[in-house]
Formats: sequence, structure tokens, C-alpha cells
Amino acid sequence: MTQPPSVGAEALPAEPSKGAQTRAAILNRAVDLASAEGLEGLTIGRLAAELRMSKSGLFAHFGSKRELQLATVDAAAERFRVAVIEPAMSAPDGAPRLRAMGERYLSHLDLYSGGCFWGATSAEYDDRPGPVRDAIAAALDAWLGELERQAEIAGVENPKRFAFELYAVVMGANARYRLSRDRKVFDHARGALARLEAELPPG
Amino acid sequence: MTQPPSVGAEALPAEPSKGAQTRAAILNRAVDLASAEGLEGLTIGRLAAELRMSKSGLFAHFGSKRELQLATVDAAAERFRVAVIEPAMSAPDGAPRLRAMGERYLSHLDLYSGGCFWGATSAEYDDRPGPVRDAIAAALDAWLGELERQAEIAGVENPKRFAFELYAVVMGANARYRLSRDRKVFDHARGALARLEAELPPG
DNA sequence: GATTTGCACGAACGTTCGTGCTTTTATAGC
DNA sequence: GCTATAAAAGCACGAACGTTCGTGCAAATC
Repeated sequence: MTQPPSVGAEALPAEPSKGAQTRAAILNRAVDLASAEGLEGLTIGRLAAELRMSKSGLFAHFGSKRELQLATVDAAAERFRVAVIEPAMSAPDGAPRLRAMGERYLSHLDLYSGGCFWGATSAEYDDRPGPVRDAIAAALDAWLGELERQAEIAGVENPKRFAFELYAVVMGANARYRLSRDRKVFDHARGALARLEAELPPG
Repeated sequence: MTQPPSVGAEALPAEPSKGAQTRAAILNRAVDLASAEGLEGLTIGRLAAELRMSKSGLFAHFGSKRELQLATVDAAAERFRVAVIEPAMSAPDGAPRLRAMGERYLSHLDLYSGGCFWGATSAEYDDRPGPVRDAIAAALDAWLGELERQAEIAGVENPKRFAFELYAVVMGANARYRLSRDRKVFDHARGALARLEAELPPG
């Protein structure tokens, strides 16, 4: 399971400590749970029970529920980055990357049991001022900003509107699927993305 | 304040009893509160405090929190019907009514302090099976169904996709505005609706 | 081999939640 | 104006929440 200590070679991801491993496992589960129940509905007791550890032991990793929530938002952002942003970054700037972003988003939804983390939590916190809301807003702003940048590169006349529309279509697909459980909405979303793509100037 | 009892004239909204009035006032406030805090975050104690009545007195009107939640969903549906559906119904079938629906939705958001009730609660309940989820899903299905019907009348080649796109744009505008508080998203949404409208066949 | 540190545990705290009872107050018909 | 009934309040409960505390144990350090 664990590597023998390779003499001399000090890789930077150097054998995470037990605590760090536990923390990562907690946050991994926390992201899934919060996607389904929300960050407020995410309860320390239930999280601990699912991971078969004590409330207090889990609690000690974060010190407060707010810190747990903030760490969960960070973990979700990292997961999103790995599953959506980074793969799309290998596509060329502009139109291809926009296409990759949309498609990656739609396909990465299958990996969650509770739907898109951001769809669930942004609706939950849009009226609850504080650091949690700020963190969620910052993550979404970053994604919208990237979409807008790529739309600009692609030569769209109104990049902000284009970014909004792409966001609305994929997030709407998530929301609609969660409620109807009809996978046809993904076809509709892909159709909408294709229509959006057709708007891009040739180049 | 109260009208003198007009003799002989029995209007159908016949002087609601005290209890019915109180109940209506409770639900009116409950819709606003749930739009901001969610139907789970909606607490009987807080609702009672805001209406300056006792927890138990308010509670007696519904018998359980679940019944309060269901009644709140119904009240929200009624509010939506009055503010969006009915006014749009005065527009002719097809394209004009679709335009009215989108525009009415966007403008009716200003009436809420906590954003669109359905945007908040559908995300909250999409993973909580039960009658509350069913009621929310039914209300949204009804709206989507109406949009689809009008798109069909307007001669759209794929009414389901058209309805989804209209839904995604206006709901996305709500979600995006709640988080960014930038009213420009409504301009983007109206631009997207115009582009969608341009897709309609002439007639 | 002794000591310190990192992690996790169980028990208990105070608070808030929904809910059930009983009593008081307000309303509406004779 | 009295009375039956409906509406609201008062009070207490059990459960679940986040949080604190003291303790046990294992690995690491000296």
C-alpha cells in the first residue's frame, strides 16, 4: 500500500500524514453530502457516522462548522478544477475550449451523487452573507470569468452575455435533471450549446 | 379598513374568517422567508416571531411543519400564477405569450426579497424525496409544460428544447443575480431571450 | 526507555428545533 | 349579552444540533 521510502528522492507530495489523509477523506465525503443536503444540512454528526468516526474527532480537524464549510467549498473547487477546468485547458484557446468546458461540465455531473455542488450551494447561500457565501461567489465568478475570457478570444461580440448563456444552459440542465430525472435534458442542453457555438465567428 | 357588509350582495370571496386571514398572512411571509432561507431553514419560531404571534398559535394552523411547507409551496404557486402566468395569458397564443412569460418572470423577481422561490427550493429538495419535493416538481413541470405547449403552437421544431432554454435563461438570471447582485445579468438574459425569439418561425 | 506530540474518543454542555398538552382569550350566532 | 366555538397563548417535552472537555493511545522525538 505505502511506498518504501525512496532514499534521496524527495517527491513533493511526500506521504501525507495520517491526519491529512483523514481530513481529505472527510472533505471528500463532505462535498458529496453538501451537494445533496446543502452546506447547512451538512451535519457533523452524520458526516462522522458515515465515516465511522466520532463527532468530536472529526470536529477537531476544523474547529468550527464554519471552517468545515469553508474547507468543503475549497475541496469542491479543487474537484471542479480537476474534472472540468484542467481537462478543458488542454484544448486550444477560444471556441474549442468553450466547447470542452461545456461538455466537461455536463459529463462531470455523473460523478456526483447529489448533483452539482455549486448549483446546490449557491442557491442556498445567495441570501446568507458571510465568508461561506463569499467563497462560493468567488469560485463561480472565477469560472464565469474564464468563460468570458475564452469567449473574448473566440471573437464573440458580447463575451459577458455569451458566458452567462453557457453557464445558464449547463446549470439549468443540472437543476432540471435533478428534479425530473429525465436524461433527455442533457440532449436539450447539448443542442443549446451547439446553437450557442454556431454563434461564434468562424476562425 | 374593513368594508361594511353589503346587504344581499354575496361576493364569492365572502369575508374570510379571522383564521383564514391569519393563515394567509402566515403563508405570505412564509413564501418570502423560504425564498431566502429555504423551506428547511424556514423555522416556525422565527416565522411566529416575525408575525408577532406564539409558536404554538401559528403551529395550530398547520399541525406539522411538513403541512406548513406544503401550504407554503401552494401559496408560492398561487403567487407565481398571479404574477406571471395569468398576465401572460392575456397575450395571444404562441410567440407573444412566450415573450410575455419570459418578461413577466424576469420582472416579477423584484417583488421578492429572497429571489425566486422555485430556484431556491428546487435546488434544496431535488435530493429529498417526499411530498414537498413532489409538490415543487409538479409546479415546475406545469410551468415547463405550458412553455412547451406555447412553443409548439408557435411552430418551434423542438418545443421541449425551446422550453428548457427559456427556463434555463430566466432561472439562470435569477441565480446569477442573487450571487453577483449585478443587474446587468438581466440585460444578458433579455438578450438571450431575444435571440431565442429570433429562432421562432415567422407567422 | 522516557517524553512529547498528533489523533481520535465518549460524555456532557447549552441551544434550538418541532410538537403535544392545557388554559386563556377572542369571535360569531342566538 | 350570553354562550358555543374557534383561535391564540403558555408551558414543557424529547431529539438533534454545534461545541467543549478530559482522556486514551500510537507514533515520533529525545
